Parts: sequence; structure tokens; C-alpha cells
Amino acid sequence: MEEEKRTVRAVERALDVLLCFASGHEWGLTEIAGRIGLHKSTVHRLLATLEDKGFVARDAATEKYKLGLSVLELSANLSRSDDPSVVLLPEMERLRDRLSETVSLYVRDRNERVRIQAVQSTQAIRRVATVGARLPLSVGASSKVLLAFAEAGVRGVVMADAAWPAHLDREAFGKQLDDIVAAGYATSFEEREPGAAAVSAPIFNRSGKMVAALSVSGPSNRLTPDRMHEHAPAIIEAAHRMGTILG
Amino acid sequence: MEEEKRTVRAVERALDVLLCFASGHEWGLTEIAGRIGLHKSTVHRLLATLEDKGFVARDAATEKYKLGLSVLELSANLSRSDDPSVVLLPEMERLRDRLSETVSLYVRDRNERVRIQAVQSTQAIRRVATVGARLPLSVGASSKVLLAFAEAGVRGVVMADAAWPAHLDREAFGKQLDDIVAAGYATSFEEREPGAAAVSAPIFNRSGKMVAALSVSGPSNRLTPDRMHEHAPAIIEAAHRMGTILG
DNA sequence: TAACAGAGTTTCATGTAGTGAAACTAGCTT
DNA sequence: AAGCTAGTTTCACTACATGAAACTCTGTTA
Repeated sequence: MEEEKRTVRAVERALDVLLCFASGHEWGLTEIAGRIGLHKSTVHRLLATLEDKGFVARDAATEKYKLGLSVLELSANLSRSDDPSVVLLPEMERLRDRLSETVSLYVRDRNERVRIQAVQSTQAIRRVATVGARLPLSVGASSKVLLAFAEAGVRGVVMADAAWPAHLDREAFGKQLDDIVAAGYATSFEEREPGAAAVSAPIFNRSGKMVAALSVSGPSNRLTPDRMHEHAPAIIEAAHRMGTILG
Repeated sequence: MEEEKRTVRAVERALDVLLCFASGHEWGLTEIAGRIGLHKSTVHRLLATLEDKGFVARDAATEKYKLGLSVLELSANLSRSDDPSVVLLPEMERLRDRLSETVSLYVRDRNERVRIQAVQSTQAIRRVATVGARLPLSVGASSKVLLAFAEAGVRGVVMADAAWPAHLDREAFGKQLDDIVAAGYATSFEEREPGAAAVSAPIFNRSGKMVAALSVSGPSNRLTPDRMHEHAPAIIEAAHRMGTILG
């Protein structure tokens, strides 16, 4: 299948280089080249360009490459005042205080979900959720919410994608999504990572479009299936209230 | 002067497109093309590539382009635990509480300074400082600190750059920097923006290298020249304490 | 309802400019 | 001194980015 490309290869590669730094630590040139399968000299030129524009910088001590301050400049403008991740924060904290578990907010971005906001449980044993993390759409309570309540056609597109796990029975999964629509919320128990469980409900804006999934997650010994269903009404109610906050 | 280029043009252009979004709001394709002087079709291809990698996204309602969530993913990893902007925050808040003015932290990035952290004054009339902002190195108290205490050679390079304002007498400016080194701090009074004033002191790490400039800023009627010099010892002391926190 | 305008998208011939092999440098280890 | 690793620079080749122009939409004007 000859997919028509209307993108710029050099830029794609440069962005791949940049995304290497999503994992946090610093990289040497050769490490990066090996990781994305490009020649040293190519990566060198790309890094020089990224450095020139301030997107990467070299650590003074280690000589390795790390993220530059232009990223900070951009991210400062990412959270505008009308951004859900900002305006919903107080409500998320209320829910956290009520249930004493970590509360996260997810949106769908193509075939993945992204955690755009999180408030941590204050308990000693807790799930630690990092903002900005990208996770698969095939597992986890909020994945199922993001697919179940998505606009028509989204399910099909996402599940048809090459990235979708082949072993997953699409028909059974679709049935499960229909059940979630009926129930109004989804749960997951040790689905994505062992020892963790979550409940999730959709947030709709005033025009009835789902904009995010609100999720409560914690250790599976505390968030038992029973306990999760008990929590569900509170989460749905919070999600509803959040929806009314949005424009 | 034939500057040897070892950068990739297509990538440079793509990053310029991305940096358009540093100013916050959304842009149409043609707007961007006009702004950076590129052809519509070129910008279209670059935006398609950026969109594909999640660096920009299109607003569902307005159809315009805005920053994508990959930026969030990157910025989440910017503030690591050893990051000055994180570990110094408590000290900055203490200083803010003591002086009741906005406290900022600046680092030098090539020919500019970047505000990497800020805590706002709680007073009704206050300077509002946005994190990530890039400002010129030629004006402002912290600019002068960042140049005065920089490693040997930096002054010359920065002031020789094309971006340096031509009208500024380099010799007089250099003299001023020497005075600042002697005093240990710098002030500015309505220098960059009318009605604003600031005091700034350098933060040195354990090996004696300056890593940032700590700055206290506010309205010029409250931060009079006299008042600023009164504040200086407290700021220098805070900067010194911050230095010991760093590795 | 046709004509126009303005924004976004696609096509395609052209030659610039990005590519990767290889050579080179510099710093460490054996 | 030889070997190794990581980063940097050079250069011939042609793949690929480029921009003019054509085209599609959608909304506006006459």
C-alpha cells in the first residue's frame, strides 16, 4: 500500500530526534542515531539545527544533548486560561480529596491517549501519574471511555490502525464499548499494569461532545472491583460538573 | 561574510513555524506563511509534518493551528528533580514573602535570557512574569548580572553579535558591568519597560560558576532606587543560599 | 445565481540542498 | 603505540524539498 506522503522527511526525522528526549534523560549523538536508525552525520546536522533554535542544548558537564529552553517557551503557552487542564484542576483536587486516590485527565490524540493533567493521591502507597504521558488506547479504563464515547467513526479508524494489537478481538471489544456507553463509565483491573486499577467517566462539553476522560486510579488491593463501582457515581457526578465548567 | 551552515533548512523552517506558537494564540496557514515569509504550500507541508508528530493540532472549531500535545510530553520532562527551577522554588517563595514583590529566575541562552521560573507578588499591583519568556540581554537588571558574571569571553561574543543594539556604547556598558561585579548585584529602573524596576543578583554553584540570575521586580513607584539598594542584601543572601542548594 | 475573494490543498517540473560513506580529530583505555 | 569510542567535517550524488500554478471549498458581494 503506497501511502501518499505529504510530509517533509528531514523535519520528520528532526522531530523524532526531539521526541527521544520525551523519556527524560540525556543522550549522546551516537545513541540517538542508533535509536532511530539514522546515520551519525545526519543526526549531527539535525541536532545542530535543533540546538540553533534552542530546542536542544548540550549539558555543560556531560557534553550530552538535553532539551532546550525553547520547549519551555512553547509549553508556557500551552496552558492557556481556557485550557481544560487548568480550569478543571480545582474539581480534580476535590475529587482526589473525596476519594483519596490519584485523579487524572486524559484526551485522545490520534491512536493514543495523553494524560493532560493529574493530581496525586496523598496516601503513602499511590499511583504516580506524570502529566504528558502517552499511553495506548487499547487498554485501561480511560482508553475505553475515550473510544466508547467518541464521535462516530473514531472507533473504526483507531482499531483499523496498524498500531492496534492484532490479538484483540475487535468485535468483543466493540461490544464492551457499547456496554460502557450504557453504563456511563468504565473500569479496568490490572489491565495495563499489574497491581493497578482505575475507574473512568467521560466529560462532555455543553454541545454534548466528549472532550476528555476523567479517571481515578490506585493500587488494585484498594480499588477492588466492588469499590470501583461504589466510586462510580461520585466520578460521574464530578465529570458532569466539570462539563458544565467548560465553554 | 559566508557563514558556514551545518544546519538543515527544512528543519529550521519547521521550527520557525513551531515558534510562531510561542506567542500563545492560534494561527491560520496563510498567516504563518506571511509571518515567516514562506510559500503557502511549503508551510502546508511543514504543518502537516508537525501535525503528524503531534507538535501542532488543529482546533476543532476554528480549523486553525495550535500547539499539540507532544510539546506537553516534552515539557513534562523538562523539569527534572535536579532542575534549578524546581529545587529553588521554595527559596524564591520565601524571598517573595519577605519582600512582597515578584521574584524571577533567569538563565542565559545564547544572546538572550530566559525566565525559567517565577513567583508572583501577591500585591494588587504587581508585575506579572510568564515562565519561558525570552528577553534581550541588553537591558534589565538580570541581563546585566548574566553578562557581568559570565565566563570570560561571553561578554565579547554577545555584544559582538548582530542582534546587539548598535546604539549601545559597548565600552560604557562594559564599565557598568565591571561596577556590577564589584557591587555583587545590579539594578534597573524603567529600563526595559516604563513603570517597572528590578534588582538582580547572581547565583553561583559550588564550583563557582554562575548558573542563573535571581531577580526581584515590581512597579517603579514602589521599587525606587533607594528601596532597591535596601533590598539588595536580602537578595544577595537568598542567591547565596540557593547556590548552596545546587549540586 | 453568478461572480468574486480568501483560505486551504494538490500537482508537478526543476535544481537545490539533504544525504550517507568515508575520512578525520580528539579523548580514553589497554 | 595501538585500539576504541564519540563527535565532527568533507564531498559526490541524486533524492527530495521547493514554489508556481492550478484547483477546491466556503463564505461574501452584487
